[in-house]
Amino acid sequence: MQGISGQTIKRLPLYLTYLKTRKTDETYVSSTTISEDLRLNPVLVRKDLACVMTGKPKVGFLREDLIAALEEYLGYNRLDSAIIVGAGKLGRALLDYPGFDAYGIEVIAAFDISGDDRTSARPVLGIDKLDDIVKRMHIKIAILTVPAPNAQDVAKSLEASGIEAILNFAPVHLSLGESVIVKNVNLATELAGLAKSLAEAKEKSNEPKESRDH
Amino acid sequence: MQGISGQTIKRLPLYLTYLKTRKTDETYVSSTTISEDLRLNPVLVRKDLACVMTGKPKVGFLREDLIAALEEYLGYNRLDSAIIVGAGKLGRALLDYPGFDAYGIEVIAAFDISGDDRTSARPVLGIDKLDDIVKRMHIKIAILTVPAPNAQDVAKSLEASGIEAILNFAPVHLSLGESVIVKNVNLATELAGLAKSLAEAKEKSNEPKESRDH
DNA sequence: TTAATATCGATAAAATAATATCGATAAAAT
DNA sequence: ATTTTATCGATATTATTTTATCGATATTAA
Repeated sequence: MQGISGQTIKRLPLYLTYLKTRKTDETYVSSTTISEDLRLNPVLVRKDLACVMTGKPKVGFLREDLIAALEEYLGYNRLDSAIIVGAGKLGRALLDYPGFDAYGIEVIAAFDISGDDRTSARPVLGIDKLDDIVKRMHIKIAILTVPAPNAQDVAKSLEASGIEAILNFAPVHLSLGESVIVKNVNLATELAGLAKSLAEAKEKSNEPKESRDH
Repeated sequence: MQGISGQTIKRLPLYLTYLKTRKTDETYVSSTTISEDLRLNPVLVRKDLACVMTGKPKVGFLREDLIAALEEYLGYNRLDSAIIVGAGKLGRALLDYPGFDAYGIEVIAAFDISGDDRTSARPVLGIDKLDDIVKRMHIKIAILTVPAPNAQDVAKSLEASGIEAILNFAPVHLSLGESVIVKNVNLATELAGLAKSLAEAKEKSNEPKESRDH
């Protein structure tokens, strides 16, 4: 009903990081500027931003307001708690990853079969404490960084404990109930996809006879 | 010209991991089975798979061949070398990440201003050695895990050294030449997006009066 | 050998997303 | 004050993606 396309939602964080990292004193940004820097269609940018706030003709969008509106819309102001399950190298890296805080996600702790370890800023706890903590603190979001062979079983137990959304780093397909939202992040395929794009780009430049790109 | 949609390409790794992790002795898989397990439209699955190989009516797709074809298509058999730039927690985690090997990406080494460190299986080298190694080994792919404030400058120097594709973990927009392929991975926004999806799903279930979903 | 069934593949239709165009508005310049 | 210019917003067009439908094919069983 609110009719915001998934594609648009995917681009909104892009605008946000762009606006945030762009060091400038200008109070206004125009959609055309953004589109040029991000190499997107200007109308597309305008249409996306129109979902979030309205700009002023001739001047553009008030930069600070736009950032605030994007953060508001994306729900970054809401403070969510999350846990990490699996304290291997990746899990521990994410446990100390500073970026989550900035987007309003508070990572409480990591859990691992190896048991307690409080040498880091945030604790690593034994997996046996997970169920209790998740229920007591009403945590709904989990980051899953266990080895692939264990992922399905662990995910099932997370579901049983009341977790409703899982960011899954294990390269397996999780079979869970319909109500659980699963978002897969496969670092290997991201990289492999990049390698493929590169290979394709090279092919194209090597065989320009085939290209009739008009 | 080869007209494979971007959406399809995004789904192919999904099929691959599904086929790989699905423990079964069956030699054949049907597109309908896949679509049910992955909760996709069966025709969509069939159409996607048709880009890669052809199945047999009545029996389905030969499982091993399908895996091989997907890997072949996605270029996982080609062995690419990559480097990691920025050996913080995330960079080191990725350096030892076992998943890349499986997809035909060989991570040679990580580079960091902190200098050499060979305590891990793969070396962390001083950033001063980067240019030489990239040029000597003709490395084209870099994984960028430096802090956000340094990302743009480092990326520029990578471009100068001959890197042609960057998997960027820094939450900033990189401004580089057109020929450099940049793929952004923002772990924080992935998680934030998940949190938002969860919030939306709850809203929907709380206010069913608004829903006229048919 | 023939009929029934499950599955593929191709074509068509519907839904969704991206782009182009045009008029309106407000700031700046003459 | 009027013209010019840059930008937004809305509508319309085009392209892409997803879904539905139909016929063909091979396997199984009678």
